[in-house]
Amino acid sequence: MGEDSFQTYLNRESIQNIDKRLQEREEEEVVVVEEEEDTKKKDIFKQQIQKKNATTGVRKKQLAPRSNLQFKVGPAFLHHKQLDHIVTSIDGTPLDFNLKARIDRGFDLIGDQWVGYKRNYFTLVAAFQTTSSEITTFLEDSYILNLNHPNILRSFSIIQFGINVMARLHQSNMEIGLVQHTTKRDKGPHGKPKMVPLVPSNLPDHESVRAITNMKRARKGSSLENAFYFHYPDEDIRENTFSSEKPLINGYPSKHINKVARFERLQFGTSSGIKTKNGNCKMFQLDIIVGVVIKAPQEFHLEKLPSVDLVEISKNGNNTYFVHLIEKSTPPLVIRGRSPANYTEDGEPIQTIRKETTGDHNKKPISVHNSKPERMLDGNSKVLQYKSDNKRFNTSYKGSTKNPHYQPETGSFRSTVNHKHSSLKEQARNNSERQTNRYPLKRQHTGAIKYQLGKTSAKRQHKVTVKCSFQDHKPLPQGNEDDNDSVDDSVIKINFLEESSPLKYTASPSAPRNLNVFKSTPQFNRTHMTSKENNDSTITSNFNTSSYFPASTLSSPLKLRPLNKIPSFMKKKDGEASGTDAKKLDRPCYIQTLEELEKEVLEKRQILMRNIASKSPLSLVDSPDKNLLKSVNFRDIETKPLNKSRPENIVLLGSVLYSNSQSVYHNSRYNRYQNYVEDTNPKFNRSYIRRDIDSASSELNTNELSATNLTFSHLYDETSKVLLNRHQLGKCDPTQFTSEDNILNYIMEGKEKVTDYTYLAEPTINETCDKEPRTNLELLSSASDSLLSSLQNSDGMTYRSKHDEYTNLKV
DNA sequence: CTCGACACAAACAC
DNA sequence: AGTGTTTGTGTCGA
Repeated sequence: MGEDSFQTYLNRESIQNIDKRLQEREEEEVVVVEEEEDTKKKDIFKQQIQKKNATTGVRKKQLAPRSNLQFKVGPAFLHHKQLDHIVTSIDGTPLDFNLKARIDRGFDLIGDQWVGYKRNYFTLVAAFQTTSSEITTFLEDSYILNLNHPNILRSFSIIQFGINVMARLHQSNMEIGLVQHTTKRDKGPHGKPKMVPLVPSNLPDHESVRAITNMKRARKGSSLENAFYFHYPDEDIRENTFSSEKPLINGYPSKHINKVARFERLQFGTSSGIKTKNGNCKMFQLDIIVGVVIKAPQEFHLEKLPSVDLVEISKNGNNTYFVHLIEKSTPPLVIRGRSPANYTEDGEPIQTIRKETTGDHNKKPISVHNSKPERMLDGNSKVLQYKSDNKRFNTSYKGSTKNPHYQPETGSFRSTVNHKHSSLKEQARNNSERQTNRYPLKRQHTGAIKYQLGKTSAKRQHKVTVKCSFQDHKPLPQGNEDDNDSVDDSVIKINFLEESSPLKYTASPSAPRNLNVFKSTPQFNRTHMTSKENNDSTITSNFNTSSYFPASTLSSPLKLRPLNKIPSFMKKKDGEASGTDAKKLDRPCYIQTLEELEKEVLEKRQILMRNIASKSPLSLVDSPDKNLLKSVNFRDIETKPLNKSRPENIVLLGSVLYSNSQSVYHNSRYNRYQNYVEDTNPKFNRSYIRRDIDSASSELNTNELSATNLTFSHLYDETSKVLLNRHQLGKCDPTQFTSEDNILNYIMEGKEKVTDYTYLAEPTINETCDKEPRTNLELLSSASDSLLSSLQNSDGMTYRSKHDEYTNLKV
């Protein structure tokens, strides 16, 4: 196979054609995505590709960050190195391996060089195939690695097969650091890409990779999902079918196994600017490695062998190693550094011209400033030596000084715009290209506040959010200035607002009548009621001066205040006599409740942390937010009665952990929660909960363990219980409610809609606010608690510090 | 100069 | 349809 691809490579007249050929070749063995929608998308993408190919040589000047055209096939992995170790199944049959890899984002062919940008992500996918094609069969077998080295001729039983990626200086053994980010980039952890445990599979094609990367959540059972993940046919298959005498399966993640190693959001580490003596940038190369994980006694010192990586040192003497079977490398890569010169046509740094168009969207010109052409490195367009370590494969690039497809007259941006010699056809094409280059000015945001508050879901340090709102339908006792406010029905009075994720009250008709329903606030509205997070005084004054919001814009984008900074008017204090808003609020009992609630939540969380960390057999894993000290955070939202007096309802947003090796989607308990919530109130819950699930899903694309929020609407209350008791609805005997868990199970499995309940007696507001909100909170906390533990995975990453690498936590 | 950090804004998915 | 998310890259200052 390696030879084959190498042959293919040698026959190329110009490496310009490589990616085209690669695609052609791949199409035969492509994992076909059959689903209609996917095919449709694929077609669209192919059209885009065609458009791109039509202008070969005139690469995109600047693509929008999220443009699909950022996905492009990079250099092929042609340099093939087969190591001498032999893998056999338990009966001695040797296995053949084949490694396929492709770069799907981040590299451009410019002239005859593959060029990437240090600041940009690149994506690398790889899969391996063996003689045993059926995955289930493959997993049922056991395998032996026969280490073939003069000093160590030994056999080891194989724990995992997997693929890893490495970067080094071209034609040298000097390793270059690779960094892998999460979708949260700066806010998340980052570190060296980790080896991905894999089962043999074909490599999905370029479009499939693009599709699954962009997808928020792969539909379960979709062909796309199946192309990338192997799910056990049966949930219990591990216990029933694969027992302990099948060692291979036990080395793999228990929920599902990757078929494809997807290394996304990779970047070259710090040393990419290394220059040779002549001032040229050094070239890099990417190596993709298929290998096996074994354990071997420390004294063997396997790490001293070439192509053996020490994965983990163990105290009991058996170290874990990753032994390479096949390595494949790219041709030399140029990584352009961060210097502005690398982003210009002529290599000159762009002049620092201040944007004077701030706030004026129409003025945004298509200019050199906006569209950065790619620099042609004519000086470097010489024949490049591509020497292989393996003598069989010695060769050199026949890169032409001038790429046949490269059109000098359009090679520079200026001449592209002012091209004088182009045919009409070209002109049309260039026009359309310019169209696509232009940024549509649909939704432009300016201003730091919006950025600050509206752009990220990464959790900040304050995790307890308490929110309380109610409508005061009695005439306000005092305060003349209130008369100006002309409170109508659509006005909600806020007496306490805290922020984590801005929420907006919504009067959705389908909302259960006894729930306060909040939706996320439109970004547009946030500015008016927010201020920068660090500016406490501003917040307070804003808050104090705007106690009324029209229902349409009600939101809470204010940052959490420490307890001692609760606005004075919120505090329980008799005889408060100031002329401020404090007077308007005559329900100090709410405040009391909230303070207690907040304290309790804090304590609860601390206990939870300690419990998980000490008791749990599972390891506590840090949040993707590097600012966070702990992996778990809770936001608790307590809503108070609105128009009608009604029982408390508490919404608890708890974080759950997820990873790509133990997805929350395959946790039955999680699914029940999801059903329950969705059944309850499609409108609200779907929009809110979906969002959290989506973000979970997108992070599942990376190899890290991370955290996200689940939302639980608490629909249980004492009144409902009484009601059920009296009417004998036949669904559940209330006496079953012997434990909190029972209640929760009842709610989840019964799937009653909250609208099914009517209250026998409406509690008064006063009763409500003092009536056991803590019980409810406890209930939910413990539910969330157990859900959390059940979702926690034993084997994940932890993030220690910026410079530490990820570490595998042991079970 | 480089690098980390912050910031903006465009396209994408749902 | 409108919003949250993701990512290329502009910018600042140590």
